[in-house]
Amino acid sequence: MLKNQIRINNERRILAAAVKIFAGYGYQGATMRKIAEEAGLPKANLHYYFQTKEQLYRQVLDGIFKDWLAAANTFDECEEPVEALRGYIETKMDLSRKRPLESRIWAEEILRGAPLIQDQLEQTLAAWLDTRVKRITDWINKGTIHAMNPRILMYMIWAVTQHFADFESQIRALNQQQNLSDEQFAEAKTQVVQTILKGIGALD
Amino acid sequence: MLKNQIRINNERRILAAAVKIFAGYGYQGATMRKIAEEAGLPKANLHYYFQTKEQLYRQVLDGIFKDWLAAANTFDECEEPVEALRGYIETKMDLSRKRPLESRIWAEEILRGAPLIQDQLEQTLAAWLDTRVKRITDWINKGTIHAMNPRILMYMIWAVTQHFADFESQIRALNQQQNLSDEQFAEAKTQVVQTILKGIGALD
DNA sequence: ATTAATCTTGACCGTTCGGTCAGGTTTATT
DNA sequence: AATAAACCTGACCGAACGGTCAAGATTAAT
Repeated sequence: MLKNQIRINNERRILAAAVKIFAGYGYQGATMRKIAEEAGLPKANLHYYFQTKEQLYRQVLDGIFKDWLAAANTFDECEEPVEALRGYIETKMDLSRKRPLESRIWAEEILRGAPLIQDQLEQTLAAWLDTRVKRITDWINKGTIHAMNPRILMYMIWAVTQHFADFESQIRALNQQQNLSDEQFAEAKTQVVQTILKGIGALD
Repeated sequence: MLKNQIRINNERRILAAAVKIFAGYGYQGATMRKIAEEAGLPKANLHYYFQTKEQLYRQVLDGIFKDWLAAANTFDECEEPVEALRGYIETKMDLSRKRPLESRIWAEEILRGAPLIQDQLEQTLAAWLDTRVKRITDWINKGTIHAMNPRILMYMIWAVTQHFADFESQIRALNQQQNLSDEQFAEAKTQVVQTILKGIGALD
């Protein structure tokens, strides 16, 4: 058995349970008892690995933030707006589809005024956004896409892609109480890409 | 003094306080004590007008839902897609700007799986959406806008317009810790309208 | 002026919350 | 085999929660 294997296993179990419970009940609604039950461990054991509920929540948020930023790879790797934006939008849509719980935890944190991640937003995310704004500005200057405010374009992309995770229950209620099928989701992905790319003048 | 004036006044005060506290802390994070303090009334008095926290919350949600649906007037009054959609998007954007608290309460309720408003979503909102889908379908059949799934178009509009209320704290962190100014918000409104209308082929 | 209805509120209740801790068990090191 | 380090957990704690209630104050109806 590897050194620290017990710790690594248990922290992973607890974090996975925490994601489920925080996503389902919100920070205040989630309780250490529910997380412990979900993880199949006594409550006191959670406090052995994570001193407080807030520390556990912070680690969950950190994990989400990293995935979030990593989704930008295709954006950076492609030269032209059509490929770069299509890749980025599709990646964000796929993330919404595959990991909606994380998206909802993020959304709730922002909704509450981002009390715990303001620093990361103001520093890491602001810097991340600045470099992408520059790339979009280059495209505008080259005339590849219409003149516009690049920040607002990014807000629109975030809003639409995350909506399919965050408002899943509303969409389900409007879809005969059924979650979007894979086909429906693929259709949504295509339409979102087409509408935005056409909307900014990147496509005819 | 009019009959019932005391009741009317106090219920209004309590509901206004409840909106602030529910928006700021979420359903679970909001406490009757905080709402009472915000309203400037003893906690026991709240329970005289609203038996339980859940009943108070339900009334808050009902008020939001009504405003929400009323925003569709311009959509219904205009014949052509450009006017109808521009009017609807602008109205929803204005609602986000003027009443962000209500938008956030709605968002949190959906985020948690809409436990209290599922019926309204499945019935009232679903019916509301159906009639608008028919109108959009007519436009598509006439060739006024491109072929597409009208529901996904509506989801995109909801996502983008509400994002400016729900993710206000994130946008502020990315805008030098300042909320969007009136000018910046007006720019956002214009760009959202242009991008979507162009994206669906309603504008050249 | 009297009665009835409505409104107000401090004190209190059972429950659940996040968190602690002592003492036992298991695992790693020598 | 012995010691140390890491891990485990039932029982417990003070604080805060939503909600109740009896008794008094105010307002409306007669």
